[in-house]
Amino acid sequence: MVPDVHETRISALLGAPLPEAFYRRSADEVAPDLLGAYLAVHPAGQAPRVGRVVEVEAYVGEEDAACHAHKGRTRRTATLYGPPGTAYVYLVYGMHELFNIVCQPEGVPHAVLVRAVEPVAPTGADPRAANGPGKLTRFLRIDRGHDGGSLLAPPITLHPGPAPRRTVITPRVGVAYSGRWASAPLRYYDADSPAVSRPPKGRVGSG
DNA sequence: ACGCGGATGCTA
DNA sequence: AGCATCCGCGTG
Repeated sequence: MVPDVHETRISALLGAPLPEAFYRRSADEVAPDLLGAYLAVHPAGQAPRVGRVVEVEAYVGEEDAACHAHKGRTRRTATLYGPPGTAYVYLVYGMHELFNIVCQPEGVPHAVLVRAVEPVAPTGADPRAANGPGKLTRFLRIDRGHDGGSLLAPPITLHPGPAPRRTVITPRVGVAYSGRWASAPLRYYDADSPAVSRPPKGRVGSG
């Protein structure tokens, strides 16, 4: 495939991938630092797909009742125990693939769920085409085939990008079952992004 | 083997 | 507010 003008712009936009040391920290430290970063996917033989991360959640290990590793290591959660900078991709509700980034040293199951990105490439996409954890994997063409893969080199990488002007912190979405962890402030998003998955106020009732 | 319910998204 | 759709995990 011949690199065109568009592809050249993309490579100019992306610096070196975030290194393993970046991910070798607690997920609640990594998560806010990921806001603004570029998430790039290079599907074989296709044009790269890139989004700017604007919403994330931290899942902080076996003690965290909302974390998949809460029940310990199983076949499904084995990926969470892998090295920092590993992709953890799984299916929810029988139809949506969710993309996570494994944090902490190998053996410590922390992860950051990416909940929304602003489309960067291909250009011309609906700005809200990736404003949700299930939607962003479809937009970027990420699926369970990527589970367990390294994020330190293609086909999936993260790169430094413009940090948000203001970061909002709230409880995580969809974890009401997790007791005191349901209210833990572990969701972070760019206050100025139109691509955040939910409005600041809930949609319960009309006022 | 079997049943339950979930880190969602679209439609009414 | 309801539903689609499937797999991991707990229980028998």
